[in-house]
Formats: sequence, C-alpha cells, structure tokens
Amino acid sequence: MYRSHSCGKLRASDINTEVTLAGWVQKTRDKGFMIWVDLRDRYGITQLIFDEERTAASVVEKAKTLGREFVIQVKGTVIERESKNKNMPTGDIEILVNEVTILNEALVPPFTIEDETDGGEDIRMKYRYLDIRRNPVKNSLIFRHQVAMKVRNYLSQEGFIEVETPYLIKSTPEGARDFVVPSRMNEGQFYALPQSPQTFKQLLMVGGMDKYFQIVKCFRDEDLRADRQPEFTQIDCEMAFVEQEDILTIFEGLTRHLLKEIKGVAIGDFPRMTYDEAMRTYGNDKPDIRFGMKFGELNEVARHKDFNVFNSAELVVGIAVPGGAAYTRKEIDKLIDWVKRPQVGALGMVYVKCNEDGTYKSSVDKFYDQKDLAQWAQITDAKPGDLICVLSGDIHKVRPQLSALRMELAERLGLRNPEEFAALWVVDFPLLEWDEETARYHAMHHPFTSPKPEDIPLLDTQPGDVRANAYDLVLNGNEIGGGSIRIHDKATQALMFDHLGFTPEEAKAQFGFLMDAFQYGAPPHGGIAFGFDRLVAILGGQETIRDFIAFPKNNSGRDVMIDAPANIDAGQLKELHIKLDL
RNA sequence: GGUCUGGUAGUUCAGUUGGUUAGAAUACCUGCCUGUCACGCAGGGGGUCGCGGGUUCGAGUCCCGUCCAGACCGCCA
Repeated sequence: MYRSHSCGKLRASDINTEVTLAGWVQKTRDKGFMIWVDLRDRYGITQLIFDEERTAASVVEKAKTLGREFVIQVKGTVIERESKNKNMPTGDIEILVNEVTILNEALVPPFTIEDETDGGEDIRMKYRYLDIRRNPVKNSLIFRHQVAMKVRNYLSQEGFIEVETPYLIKSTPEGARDFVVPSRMNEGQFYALPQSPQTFKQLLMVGGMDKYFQIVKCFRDEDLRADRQPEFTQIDCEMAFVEQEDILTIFEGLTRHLLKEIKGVAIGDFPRMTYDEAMRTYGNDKPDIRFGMKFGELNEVARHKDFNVFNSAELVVGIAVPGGAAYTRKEIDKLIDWVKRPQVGALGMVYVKCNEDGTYKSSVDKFYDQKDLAQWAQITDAKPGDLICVLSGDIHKVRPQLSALRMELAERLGLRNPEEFAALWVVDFPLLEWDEETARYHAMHHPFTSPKPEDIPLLDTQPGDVRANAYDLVLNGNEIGGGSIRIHDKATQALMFDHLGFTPEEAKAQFGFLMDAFQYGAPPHGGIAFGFDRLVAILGGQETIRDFIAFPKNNSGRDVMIDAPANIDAGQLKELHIKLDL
C-alpha cells in the first residue's frame, strides 16, 4: 500500500493516527533544528515535519536531500501543529515522519509549480505534465470532467443514447479543410478525419435511434485562435420526429441545467432573435446581450446634409458609449486609430459627445446642428454623458466593424462580467451565403440543412434571401451551439446539391449513401452540436480554451511537447505509396 | 495568406540617445538559523542578448532577412 490517506485528507480529528502518505515535494523549509516539507498530491498539501529531537538522525539527513518535485513516500504520526495555519485545510496538523522513501528524484522544474507560476505559455506547454500539477490547470480539467458528467447524465435521462461514430471517414470538399489519413491497404486513397459526425448521426436517425448524442472529437484543418483548436470536442446531438421548437426546448433545458448545477445561476427562457435582427441591432450573429449599446441606424437622419462620407455610404450606424463624453481628445483619437487598424478596417469614425448640459459636440459640427445631433442621440439611445461613435460604409463591412468596437468598449468598461450569463437563440439563418472566392453560393450551415418551406420558391430567384431552419445558441457573445432541421427526402436534398453547384454525379459520388438512405424511410429529424471546449471555458469564466484541454496545440497547430506534426521516414512513405513534392 | 506584439540568466522581466565588466527578482548551490508555512540572514554559481547578415571606431540597442511564440483579420459548411 503506497498511501493510507491523500494529502488533502487529514484533520485535527486524525491526531495520533499512524499514516502513510505519498506525493510530490512542493517545498522544503530547512530551519536547521527542524525541516518542514510540503507534500502535495491532487487532493491537497500536508505538512511533514522532521525534528532533530524527535526524528532519527538518518531520516533527518535524508530529508535534507529532498528537492522540489521529488516523489516520496513517508510513514509517520499525525500530530497537532504548534503554530497552526488557518489558510490551509490541513493547517491544524502535521506528520511527524519516522520513515521516508524516495520513490523518484526529480530535476529542478523549469518553472515553479504554483498557482501563480513564473512560467510563460511556451514553457508551460513544453512541460505540460508539470503544468497539470498546478491547481489552475488541474482544476480546469476536473471542471471539464464535471461538466461532461452533467451533460451525459442529463441527456441520458432525457432518453438520448450515446453512440460512437467512425473517425476514419471520407473527405468532402464542402466546408472546412479535412485532415487526411493515407490508407496503406488501399493504394493512393485517403480517409479524412470527421469535421463533425454529421452524416452518421443522420443515418442513425434513419436507423431508428431516435435520440442520439455523443461527446466526440472533431477535426478541422484551419487556423487556430484562443478559442479554436484543430481537434476539438463537440456535444453532438440528433433527434427524430422533431420540429425546431422541440430541439430548442430540450437544449435550452440542458444549458439551463448546466448553468444551475455548475454555476448556481438560474436564468429564464432564452430570448429568440432572428439573424436579421441580430445583424441589425448588434452587427453580429452572436450578440452579447449582457449590456446595451445597441446599434442605431442613422441613414434617415444623417444623409440630408452636405457630408459626403455619409451620403455615399450604404449604412450610417452608431452606438452610445456610456460615460464616453468624458474621454479626452487624445483618448478618442486612440479609439479612432483602433477602428482604423487593419483587423477592424474602418476608414474613420465620427463621434458626438453628449454633454451633461444637454448640448452636443461632434466631429462633424460643420455639417450637423444641435437638432440633428439630438436625433442621433435619440436613435442610439445616448444619455447625457455618453459618446456616440458612428461608422459608415457598406453594410457588410460596417456592421462587423461597429460590432468589434462595441465588444472592445464593453470589455474596457467592464461590461463583460464572466460571472454574469445571458443566453439567446439566434434563428432564421440564411440558407446560403455568397462566396466571392469561388463565385457561388455556399451552405451557411451545411448542405443538409432544410430551407424554410415558404422560402423554397426563392431558391431560383433570390437564393441569398432563403431562410433555413437553422439556429445558434449564443452565450455571452459566444456561439456555443448550432444546429438545424435537416432535409430528410431525396428530392429536396438533390435540389440543395443542385443549388450548391454539384452535378448529380458529384452529389451521388459524395453523398449517394445519404440520399440512398433517405429512400428507405428517413424520419423527419434535426439536431444540434455544442462546442464543448468553449462551453466549459465560458462556464469556467475564461476566454481561452487551452487550459481546459489537457494537451492543446499551439498557435501554429503544433504540439510542442511531443513535437508534432513531424516527418515520417522513407519506409513509411513508400508503404503508403506517397512521394513528397516539397 | 496578412496585421500587430514579443524573443536578454533555469524562469519572469528591466536595460535611456548606439558607449565601462549586461542588471533585478525569483529559482538553484553552500553555510547559519529552536515553529516555518511567499520563512529569514550571509555568501556563491549562472548569459551564443533567438539565428544569419549589414551599418558603425563601437550593436542587446539601428537596418535587412529568417526562425519561434502570442493576439487578431482572412479562413473556420
């Protein structure tokens, strides 16, 4: 037996108990006459004491050799501390050690294994196994486990069955880039890793599974972000014999359950907002509705004067920044520089200070009088003391720009409190999205999403206006889930492929299995997928998902610990019939 | 593919206008210390200033290239 108790277990009630503990040396404090050692494991820290009067000399000598992160086992007696430490759960006791075994020595770690480490991101990732010993990372992984358990229990109780789907599947040109895997037995052919189990879960519906879920790894060969990894985990769900409202109800329930159980936060019914309304009011299809600063469209009231910038713009739109009238000229100039950065891309910004005395001072006083500006203030809901920031330009550019400004200012103003939660459904997404690069329409969600029946006639005339039975769940400005009611008949699916530019032959080659299945009694069905890593991070109050993933990839998609990806040797390449052309 | 920021001791960082032997904190090593718990005190070791080139009497500092890391834009059905 390596240990009788964990390092977080012992209390005053255990005094005089003989115990065996094992763990890592967090720190030693050698006072000469006494040595204290903090012994750490997953459960906590217990102080060991070696005392020249009470401990055998040989044991004291051995204690002097202990270094940080040595793995040791000790036998001893629980005793009451002479000076207690109120700051730790085990602070009333210590272990008077009479036997110590060094199970493994350790090099001096490259960074300190403490809550506030001195290690930077880089070094922590290279030695991730040491990073995981730190409470913040350890607790994040435990937190993730707890969320996963709640999800499994909830869905299982709702009648969902977890079914595993294959990882070695077929590449399709739609959507994100695939990771591909060469097949040795099938010369010159490749599997692809799934971007999502989409078609398989639909086939499970055809198979009569009725309610399916899976907490599953998905893979996308696209660039990374703080909240995006090339391999990530989804809570993937599908249901048969449901309409959109059924799905929203169940997964609103799941989200509410998690917020209640994990965060102790009770929130009411989730508002529903159409895609159009979200874009008009927040410039964004995943609005953070924890704060106002809603868009006010100023076309009507700002295009009757000689200000050409506005007159020639497709959209003039502003937001009111609470308290912004107090900004100095310098601060406002910095704000203008911020929106002009290439990442945002605005050409300029017009501002209006709403003074406390009810007057207005703007950067376009030459063109607009107090009455005009008062109208702007009314439309943007600006109060005395606020600053109205106005951007103009093409709708598809200016909305994201003002949205970026809105989020940035909210962040600076502390309006994005990670302990406050606001969720909503964004519904009625467009079915198709114009892609400049390939000069054709793409499925905005995916090609299996059903159009709203009443919009189907528009497919030929105004494809961009066709709405889909598609929905996103948005939490605090993050898209945490998205789904749709699927097409379940061959004719509609063929129509969709046709409009996406597939020839019937291409459609058959790539998705023939699905259309075949639709001919054998496919039930109406639909589903949703949650980004699990992101959901866990948001519930944990973090922006970055990396600390909730045990072994994440870096910005370039590399695992710096195992140094992957890497070259493979010539023999492997030959066996796979692959020649590199570098 | 692009924009920005950074790379100096094991680690986190400072390093002014280009100018003496490149510093601090922490970690590490040695010694001391009768209740420590961010222990304390004294001493010590530790540097290819990411890499390559250039400008200069002289480069951590300026210029060019390159590699690495991070944030973002594009991308992510």
